[in-house]
Amino acid sequence: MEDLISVYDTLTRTQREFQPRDPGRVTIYVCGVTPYDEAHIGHARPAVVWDVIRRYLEYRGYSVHLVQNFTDIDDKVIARGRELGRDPLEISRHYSQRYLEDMAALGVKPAHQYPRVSEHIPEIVEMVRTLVEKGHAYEASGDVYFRVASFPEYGKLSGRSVDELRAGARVEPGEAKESPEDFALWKAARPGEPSWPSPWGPGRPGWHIECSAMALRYLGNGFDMHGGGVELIFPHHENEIAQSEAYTGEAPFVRYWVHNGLVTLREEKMSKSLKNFVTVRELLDRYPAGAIRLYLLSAHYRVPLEFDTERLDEARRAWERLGNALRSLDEVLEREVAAGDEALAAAARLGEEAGRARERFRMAMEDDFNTPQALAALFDLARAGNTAVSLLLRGGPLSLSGDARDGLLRARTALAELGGVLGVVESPCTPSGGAAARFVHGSDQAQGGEDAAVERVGGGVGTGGWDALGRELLGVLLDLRARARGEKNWALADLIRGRLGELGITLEDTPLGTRWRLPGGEGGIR
RNA sequence: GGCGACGUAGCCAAGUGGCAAGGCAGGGGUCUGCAAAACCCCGAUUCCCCGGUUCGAAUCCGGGCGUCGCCUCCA
Repeated sequence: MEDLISVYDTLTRTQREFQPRDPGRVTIYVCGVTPYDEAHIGHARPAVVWDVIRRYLEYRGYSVHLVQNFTDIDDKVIARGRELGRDPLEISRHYSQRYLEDMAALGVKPAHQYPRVSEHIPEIVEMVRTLVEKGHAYEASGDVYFRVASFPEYGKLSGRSVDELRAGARVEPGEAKESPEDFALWKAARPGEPSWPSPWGPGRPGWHIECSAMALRYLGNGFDMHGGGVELIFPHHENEIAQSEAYTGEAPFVRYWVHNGLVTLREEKMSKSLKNFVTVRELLDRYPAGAIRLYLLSAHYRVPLEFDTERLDEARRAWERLGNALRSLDEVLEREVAAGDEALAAAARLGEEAGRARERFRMAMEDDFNTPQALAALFDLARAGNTAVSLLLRGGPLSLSGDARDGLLRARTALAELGGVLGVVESPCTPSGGAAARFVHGSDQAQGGEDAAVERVGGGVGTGGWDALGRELLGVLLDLRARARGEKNWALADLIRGRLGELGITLEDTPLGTRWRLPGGEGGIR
């Protein structure tokens, strides 16, 4: 890996060359969710962004260790539990499970660990105790506060001065802080709230300490990247730095701070409190996962992203375009097409196009994970592939030459592989010979699938009722329609196409046969 | 009020000193029984406005206008 990846680091406010703590290995901690309600697209953005960063690093040969926490005990969870008359931990367990399901449906590869606050109380207590011993924290009537004045570098991440903060800080009634800017590391238990024993009496962790404790526990001091939304820069991440560096006595706690922009709705931040959120489930109901991902990746991760169903619709069309291109390449590769010289030349040239796309993709991703540019490289490759395919299907005296086959294969592999890094292109020929592939090939042909490395991402959307029987029945209808077309019974052929269309199944007649496609992207040709 | 980000074609969005990527939408053409998909052609003499630096700026500097985020729980 001669070429270095560069990453924008919030702390230094510059884009820096990425050098991991340990060569070849990347450690990442991403602030996860507080599971007290359904996940919305505001949660989906960082999940997908980090999934892509992780996949890209893996694609580049790094071994990645990704940790994402669940803040399973805090004010919001407790409030929700009280509202519903249920155990807060039960609430958070439920919603964290839903979150994991939603993210899996979006094609997000699971993190290596999902630590929960409630399962790391001893680490947190130990850390707080040490901070008290070192004079960085103090106890006040069962609460423990971080003494901001003891950490001169406080404010370095968010660019604030303690004086500034003091002006705006609020002091809750009943708090016994030395200084308004001090923040809670440990909160004394209040009646009816979950609590754990500690040297300061029963209580629970403050909001910021858990991430420090768990990140240090799983990744060690000075790990590589810490992620989260920009709204966490202050106070959450600022406080994390203070606690962690005061605790270890060493800087930096984190090598690169990476923050994603927020999803806005009608120019307003989407959030639970504003009640203007759209859940991931609602979205997955209407759009294929790949389309949602493409939408989320259509803007650079640091800029605000406006939620808009029109843009989701656009993303779906764009996503279909990539899938169609891959499918077309596979279709001509799977058959001996007759082709003329011009077409063969175009196909052979695809080898270079694929190489160019790989290079552009790489340069884009190296430049602070510039996914819009990476996508542009994919679209250009798709166009080149489509051009070659359309020329090939025009027919001619020759069959596919070796060069042409090679070019097609390279293009198809690059498209699947790079699209796989972003999770926006699925390979219809899965290595295991998925249902779609089996249907395409029938029982008498071998699987294609040269490029077995690409994982299947997402899918399944809108295909809930799609089973073996459905597939067989579709086959029957397609055969019937083919016969009708052979007899020039256009009325019947169009009826079948129309009715299937109402079910979301698209039919397209091509020189190679009738191509069918489900809303979720699965498809084939018969 | 303080801190920060942004303002590029109808819409979305890259591009941070040298002739403005890509997607969607739209128009014309090819292919098709029709359709769809796909391909080919067409779109910003110009990048919010005004100054300045430079041989040269969307890109740098200054000012203005506008939008958003953080400063309080929030992905």
